[in-house]
Parts: sequence; structure tokens; C-alpha cells
Amino acid sequence: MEEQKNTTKTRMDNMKLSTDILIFSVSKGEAKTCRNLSSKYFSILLIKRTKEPYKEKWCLPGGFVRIDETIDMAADRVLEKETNLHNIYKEQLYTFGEIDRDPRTRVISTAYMALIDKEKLTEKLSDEASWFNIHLQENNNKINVTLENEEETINFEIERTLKEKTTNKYEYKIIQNEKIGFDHAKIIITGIERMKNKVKDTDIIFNMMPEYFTLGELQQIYEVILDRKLLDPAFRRIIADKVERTDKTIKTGGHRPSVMYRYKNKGEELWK
Amino acid sequence: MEEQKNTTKTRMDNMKLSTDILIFSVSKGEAKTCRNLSSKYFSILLIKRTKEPYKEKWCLPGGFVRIDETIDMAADRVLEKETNLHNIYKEQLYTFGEIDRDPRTRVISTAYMALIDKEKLTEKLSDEASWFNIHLQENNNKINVTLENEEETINFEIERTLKEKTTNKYEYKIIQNEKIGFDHAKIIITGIERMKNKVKDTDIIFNMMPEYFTLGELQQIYEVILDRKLLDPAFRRIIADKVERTDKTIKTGGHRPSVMYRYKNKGEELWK
DNA sequence: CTAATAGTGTCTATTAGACAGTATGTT
DNA sequence: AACATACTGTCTAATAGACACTATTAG
Repeated sequence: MEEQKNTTKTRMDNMKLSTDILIFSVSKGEAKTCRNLSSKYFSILLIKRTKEPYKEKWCLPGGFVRIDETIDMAADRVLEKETNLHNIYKEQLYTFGEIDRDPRTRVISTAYMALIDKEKLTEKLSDEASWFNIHLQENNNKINVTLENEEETINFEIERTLKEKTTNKYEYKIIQNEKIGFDHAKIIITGIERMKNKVKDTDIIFNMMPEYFTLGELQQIYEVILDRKLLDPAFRRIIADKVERTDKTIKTGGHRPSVMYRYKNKGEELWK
Repeated sequence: MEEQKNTTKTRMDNMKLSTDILIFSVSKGEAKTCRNLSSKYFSILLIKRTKEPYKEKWCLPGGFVRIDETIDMAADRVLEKETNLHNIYKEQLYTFGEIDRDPRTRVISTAYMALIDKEKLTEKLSDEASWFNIHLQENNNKINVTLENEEETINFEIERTLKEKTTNKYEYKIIQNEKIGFDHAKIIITGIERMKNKVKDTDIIFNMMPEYFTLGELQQIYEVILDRKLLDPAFRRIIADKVERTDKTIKTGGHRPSVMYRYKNKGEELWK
């Protein structure tokens, strides 16, 4: 039932719909010694705004949905503009509709998450874009998010309260934030939490993996997103029928070389 | 990044945002004999349109989001108008943004699911509103949905295709539909599938339950939504720490009376 | 040799599935 | 007694967690 009321027509005409995209990937850090594996990070692409409002603040890539495109098409357009990649994995995250989320006019934003293998990027990012490694620290109902690239550290703090007991839905309130524009800090934490859940019970993680990978690397990435260590035998048992062994191996230092695997579709849960 | 381009301004001003709500509940059918339990149905509230477009078609309750309210507020407003109930459980389902989903103008709709205990309704539904029992029949990639009330049977058919293998995302295409207006058939199937998943791993079902219920009734409702029989001992083991026994009992026919239970919050998964 | 990661075998604990059985009411 | 549902006991199968062990490389 979508009736147009003439009394509110003028006001409604001032609404805009935009899409903001959380582009996630995995970054490799430095290895401590030549024998170590490189550390892995879960990372997100942010863009430094060059205009008011929120000039100089970091934001999610995004744009307005045009009258002749679907929201999905708008998201794809933004993704391609930012990464020059096509056929990227994406899924709708949530639609954020707070009244004052954009100071200029009423803007409702449908956020998407997209996952890419960063190594597949062929062209250099634009000057304003940068990858940030994600670190979370939780105490009680506070979440402290640190995003860092080579030059800068962004920090914001969130209060997480249980909104709904039957489905464990949380409400996020930004209680400290200097460097992220709009309500994007809230969108970011919503996406990170969604990723944590999805990693547990889908194969979503493989969208960030290269075609060939070792089980050690894969395990590292699960560990960094879930933020806990996994036991090798359990991990390998669970992952076993999702991947297929190839005849490639890779030597990465002073230890036994590891076999490379490839994603072999299934679609079952990983952990509860 | 939400920049306004003057070239597309006029076109964007014609967009509207609406919200459509899937109001789900449980209905009791007839008992075959006085000894039987009444059959249970999973049901949805639909409204018969009285105006063009889609006059006489059944649709989801909904309305436009006003400039001075959030999407959540609009959803609450619609819910209260339709049910006269406050503090109803609801969650955002998905935002549908196809270009031609409304023949009048470009309308994007953020759909919500709401769950109520139908018995709590104090006032009579409006003349156009009616509860329909939901029946699904799946063969291969086709889903046949039948919605029925006392007077009418609505039937539509959907083709379900796997869109994304890593997360088991499906795409729904309506291949036959006479009686549902707009793209609401697609919204309905999206919501039903979401409910099936959520019932498995959250306590969402308790939002449709009265304060006191028997484990037999509760099991019936799980069974009708999941569309399969559950084994009593397994069901009771799993449900045990979600409910608390009360000293009420109820006699429902020619058999042992059953103890009434109450929902006791937890927030764990039920089945994998 | 040592350090570091790769990869496996196996015991145990927990949980889900199956089925048989007992309990207690109405007709 | 017959029936229908309420509710429980227990065996078995499947799965997750823990830990110890072997394998193989560079330096």
C-alpha cells in the first residue's frame, strides 16, 4: 500500500537514496623473521572526503542511486569506479534511515558489503582511497575499533546494547569518533559484526581468497576475523569438504612446504 | 560519499521511499475430533487494495516514509495503524529497489517483518485486511505458495535460483501470480524464507507465542514453519533452557494434561 | 642441530537422532 | 478398554575439542 498524500508531497520530494559500500579484503603484514608466516589483517577501504560536509574525514565509498538504476546497479557502479573490478561479491547489509544522517538533506542509504581479493586490483587506488586494517577490542558493552594504514590511525568507540532478546539484535551507539564522517562508523561496525557472523556459517570468506591458497593462510584469515585461535585438526576437518587439494605446493620459509588448495563449492555451515 | 550532481537532480527528486511490512502470526485450525490438538498454521496479514494501481489485488500493509520520520518510525506507524498494538517485534528484511516495481513513480521499499500473537489483537481488523495461512510446496527449483483464508485462495509460483554459491543466496523470480499486487509476492517469499532460517537459530518464534504455552503447541509451530516433524525428546532437550515450567496445566482433550511453560530468555541457537 | 610451520591420529566430551517406553486424561 | 497426547530413558551416531605426535624445509 503505497499511497501518495498530496499534503506531504513537497516534503517527500526532498528525499534521496544513496548506497554506501563496505569493501572488505585481507592484507598481509610483515613476517617477523624469514621463517614466520606473514601476519594477516582484515581490512576495509575508506575514502578521504575532499568536500564539505565532513571534509577531510574518512568515509565509505558511495553515491546516489539514480532514477534509472536499481540500488544493486548503483552499488556495482560505485564498486567498479573504486576498484575497476567487475563481478565482485556483494550483499545488501542494511538500510540506514536516520533523519539527520546527512546534514545537507534527507538521505537514506542502503549499505552493501563487498569482498575482494586485494591482490586482484590492477590499477592504483585513487589518491583519496586507502586500505585500513581492522582491530577490535571489546570490553563489556563497549567496542573499540581501530583502523590503521601506513600513515594514520583512526579510532572510534561504540556502545553496544542488546535491543532484542529473542534474536540477539544489538543497537550500536557511537560514543566517540573524530575521523569518520556521516554515520559511517555505525555502518562499519554493523558490517564487521555481520562479517563475523557470516564467516561462521557460510563460505563467504572465499570471496577474499585468491584461487590457490594454503590451509594455513586460510586458517589465519578465519582467526583474524573471528578473533580467536582455532585448533588445526578441527579446522582441517571442517574445511576439508569445502576445498580441493591441488598439485601445487609453496615454500614459504624454513619449514615444510604446504600444499595449495582451491575452493570447491558446497554451502554448509562451518562452525556453530 | 554522497555528492549531489545537478545534472541528475530533477530525476532524483521523483524518488520515494516506502516501507512494506510482513506481519506474521500463528493461526489455529480445527481439531478433527475432540481428542486431537488443533492444527496450527503460519499466517500472514494481507490487505486488499481499493484503488488503482492493483485495485482488488492483495498487498502488504505499507506506506511512504515521511520526511520527518525514520524508516523504523514509518514501519511502527503502519504496524500500529493495522494492528493497534505497540512494541511489536519487527526487523528490517530487505530493501527492494527495482526500477518499475511501482507503475506510478520510482518507489524504493524497505520491507520489515513483524511477528505478533494474533490473539492479542483487541480490535477487529479493517474490512480490507485478512489473515492468510501459508502453505509452501517445493519441487526442484520451483516454489508454489498458497495463501488461504476462509473465502479465498491465493496461489503464486516462484522460480528459485542459486545466485551465489559461497553464501547460498537465492534469487526469486515470480513466474505465475494473479492476485498479489506490486512486487509483493517476491517480498513475501523473501520473508518466509528468512523466517525459516531465523526459526532455526534464534528464539524469534517466541514473538508469536502467548505468555503461557505448552511444549506440544510450541513444537507444532516449529514444525509448521520448518515444514518437518521433530522428535519429541530432541525438541524438549533443545528447548529446555529457553523456557521455564510454570505451575499451570491445561486439559485439551482425551489425554494427559500438559504443563504450561513461559519463555525464559537466552539467545542461543536451536538447530543447525 | 633448531626453529617454524605442515599435517595427522586418536581419545574424550558433547550433542543430535532414533525409538521404546511410561503417564494420564476423555470417551 | 481405546485413543490421543504428554513426557522420559537410553542407546547410538555424528561431531567438536584437546593434545600429542610425525613431516619437512631453511639456516
